[in-house]
Amino acid sequence: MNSLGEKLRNLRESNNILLRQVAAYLEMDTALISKIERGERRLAREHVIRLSKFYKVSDEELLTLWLCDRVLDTVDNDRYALQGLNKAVNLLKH
Amino acid sequence: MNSLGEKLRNLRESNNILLRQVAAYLEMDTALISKIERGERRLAREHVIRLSKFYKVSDEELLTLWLCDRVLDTVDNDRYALQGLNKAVNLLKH
DNA sequence: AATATATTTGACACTATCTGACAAATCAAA
DNA sequence: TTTGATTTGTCAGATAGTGTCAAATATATT
Repeated sequence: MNSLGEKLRNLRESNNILLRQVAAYLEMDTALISKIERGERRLAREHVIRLSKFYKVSDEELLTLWLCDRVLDTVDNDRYALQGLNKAVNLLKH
Repeated sequence: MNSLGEKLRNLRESNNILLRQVAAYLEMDTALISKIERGERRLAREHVIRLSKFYKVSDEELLTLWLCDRVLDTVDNDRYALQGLNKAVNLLKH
């Protein structure tokens, strides 16, 4: 699962921006940005926030996708993933 | 958040079992079991399954709590935790 | 109180995973 | 072919996870 990466790639391509330019903005390697957009690596929270400014979208939108990916990473394809998630949601609500 | 640890402590105490005995069953240090029940450490999935047999409860029950804890660990106290969780639930459902 | 047993705590080591850098390979256009 | 963009593989350092051990504390029993 790679919600954020896909979103970032869409944003970048629809704005005609190069990986190299994103990399320069975040001061990291181009290869890393490539991996992030393809879901091979995860971003740090701070970087997500910086990217939301770069692409002029809300940090809420990107951070939600970022969290979603991380949650799915930890729940993986566990047999009881949905039960665990639902319980977590309930605990968080109260 | 420590759903599984609390459950394990309840099971152990209501069955009058010592940490040492649980530790022997799992072949690990007593100190570790203590930490696990208090939420200071996490168990490996395999250990959760063994404990469900030890206490004669369903693995579904314990694994759900185990996943719940792990999910809450990764979502932590993030501002958008609930949004991220909900999106993950939706993706998982389809 | 004194002893014995149970539990907790903190320090440490080992391992695995994460994060990023770099170089080389592949892909796409001109 | 040449140039620029992207991807891939590998490696190193940092960080987090997992367990051990010894000492401290708490709880029981006599």
